[in-house]
Amino acid sequence: MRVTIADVAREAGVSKTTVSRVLNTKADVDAGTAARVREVIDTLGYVPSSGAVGLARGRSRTVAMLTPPLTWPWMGEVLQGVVDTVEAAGYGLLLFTCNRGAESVDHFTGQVSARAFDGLLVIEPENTLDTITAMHRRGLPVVLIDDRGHHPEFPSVATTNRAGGASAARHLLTAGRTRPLLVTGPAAFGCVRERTEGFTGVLPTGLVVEGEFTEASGRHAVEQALAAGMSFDSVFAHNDLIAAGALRALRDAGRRVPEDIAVVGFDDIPMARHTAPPLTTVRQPMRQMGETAAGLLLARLAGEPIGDEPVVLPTELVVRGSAPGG
Amino acid sequence: MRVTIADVAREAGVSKTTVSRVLNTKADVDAGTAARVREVIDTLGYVPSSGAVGLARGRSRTVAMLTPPLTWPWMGEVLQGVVDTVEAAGYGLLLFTCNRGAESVDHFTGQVSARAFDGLLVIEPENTLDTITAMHRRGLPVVLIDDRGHHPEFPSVATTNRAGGASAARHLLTAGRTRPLLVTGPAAFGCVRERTEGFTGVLPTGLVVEGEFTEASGRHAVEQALAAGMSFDSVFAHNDLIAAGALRALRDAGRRVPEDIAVVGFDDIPMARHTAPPLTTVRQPMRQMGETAAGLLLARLAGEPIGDEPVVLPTELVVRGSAPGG
DNA sequence: CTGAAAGCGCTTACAG
DNA sequence: CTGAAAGCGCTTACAG
Repeated sequence: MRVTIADVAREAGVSKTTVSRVLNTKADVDAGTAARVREVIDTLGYVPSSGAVGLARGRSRTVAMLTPPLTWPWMGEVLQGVVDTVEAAGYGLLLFTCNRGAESVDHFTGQVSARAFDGLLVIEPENTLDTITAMHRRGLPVVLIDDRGHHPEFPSVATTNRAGGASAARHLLTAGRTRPLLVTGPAAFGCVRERTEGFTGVLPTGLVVEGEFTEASGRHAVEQALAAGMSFDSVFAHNDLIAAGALRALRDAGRRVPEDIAVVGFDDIPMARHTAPPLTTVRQPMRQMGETAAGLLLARLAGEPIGDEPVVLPTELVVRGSAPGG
Repeated sequence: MRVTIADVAREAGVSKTTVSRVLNTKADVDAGTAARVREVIDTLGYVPSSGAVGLARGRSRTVAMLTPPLTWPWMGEVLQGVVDTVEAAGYGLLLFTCNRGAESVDHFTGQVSARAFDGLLVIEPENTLDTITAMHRRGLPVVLIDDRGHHPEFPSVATTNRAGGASAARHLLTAGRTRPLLVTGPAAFGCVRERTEGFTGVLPTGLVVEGEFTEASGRHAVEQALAAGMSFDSVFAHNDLIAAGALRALRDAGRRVPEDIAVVGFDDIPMARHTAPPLTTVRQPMRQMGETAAGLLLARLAGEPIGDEPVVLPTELVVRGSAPGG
């Protein structure tokens, strides 16, 4: 039915070995022979079976990615960066989310053991970092994409959380704001500590509320702060969802943004340009993080030595209506 | 190095055939023998090589998905639905976007010919529908997820665009709106015609502007309509991005939403609950579309006969502040 | 420059 | 109930 290397060999009057040599452009093949083989390959429309090649070579030319829920607002950018890079290298990308508890973790580890892929890209594996580390120790190439401030023993890509926090503070300071309210993510995350330190290093404040990375959390935090009679002229939110919640709470309370209170977020998710007013935020280069991580993994698979030092990408302040320039 | 079926066979004192039988739970294996083999499998931590199994069986237990840019606002939901379903069936999911022009299309078709996967899920393959159709004719199982109103010759999953448009119209009518402005997507799309027909069947209007599925397009359309002095008391946008642009244009023009003008969108993307005011919209069950399409493909791969009739999932009106109940 | 043969790690008739 | 052997479609020493 389907055309195999044997068909090509027969048709071209050579051995399978020679066809294989042509396929993999090894030296030491007569130019005429090679041309003839290539012609047969074309007319027959022959494409080597990836399964058979993988078995014979012991590598699948496929990498896997393990992600948090794909509905997170910045996942699309990261994923696109990864897919583009992986595709361009001629690799396939296998996607796992482990979204369904223990059963799906088993499915995933099974695929690892089954050698279904050559390397692994991981994004914020909240509960599986130990498992991943163990896999890495057993020889699976792994690269982590992380905005949570983990510090694994394998290569990773991160952003300048501290500098990002500082840039938000400088921006507010320049605009004349001196009494900021901080609404952070969970204190357990390294990125939360870094963003806070970067910010307070420039613009110290006693008004710090620990929240979660959700819109509801941001709304709640600001409602509470207002109810408690706290006096603040700006909000620095640890991500854009928190900031969106803050915007909503302020609007509901009749505070004007940015006249009464300026708001700065973190991430620059697609929604940030559609809030009212559009959100000033510290941009994380999500697509570039995906590209960089995929590039590292592919380099590692190609045998190039890559260090274990995290690659740190710069954040960038994006100024919009919620906190205009000073 | 890695443990193979031969290691298990040797250790258990049986043939590879018997180990294979146990692995695939065929009948006709002595209970005691089976138990012993299973024990050896456990202690050795043996997992069959997916590549070798695939080669021997001629199927890879992997499906592929070909998607538009992953940054589209509803891709996360669809993808999550697909991944969950595919993982639960013990299949792997290979992701392709063909985002980089001809080269990436070649990469993709190469993987098809290489039999890297058993079946294909496609989402809105704007320029590749012919290619996909040809692949389907040559025997590749394909299922389409579509909100653009294509009508392929293979199974597909769609939503009730016409009923969705009608529900938007009924909602506005009940709220006392009689002069709606329609901002549609490109007229070439089947879904655009259906949404328009559904809407105007209930609430006829002469104010129809053809746009694109973007925020900028929605903003522009409403700005033009206002500048032209059109008089309307509501906007029905063909997707939520258009609606978000309309909200912005109305706000910038000093029109109050919903008091002066009510706005209804389509899709219910995550952003819809964060606009100001939050968007009333016709919800498409994106995750369920992903689950359904994946389920169809898996059923087909399992040998169950599935018809070529499109599976049509119901839309649902979600009422929020931009167009409250009447 | 080229080919016969073994091997990658499984499954599947076939025979007993 | 069980095993020897062939086969899936490639690659890779090895020999010439």
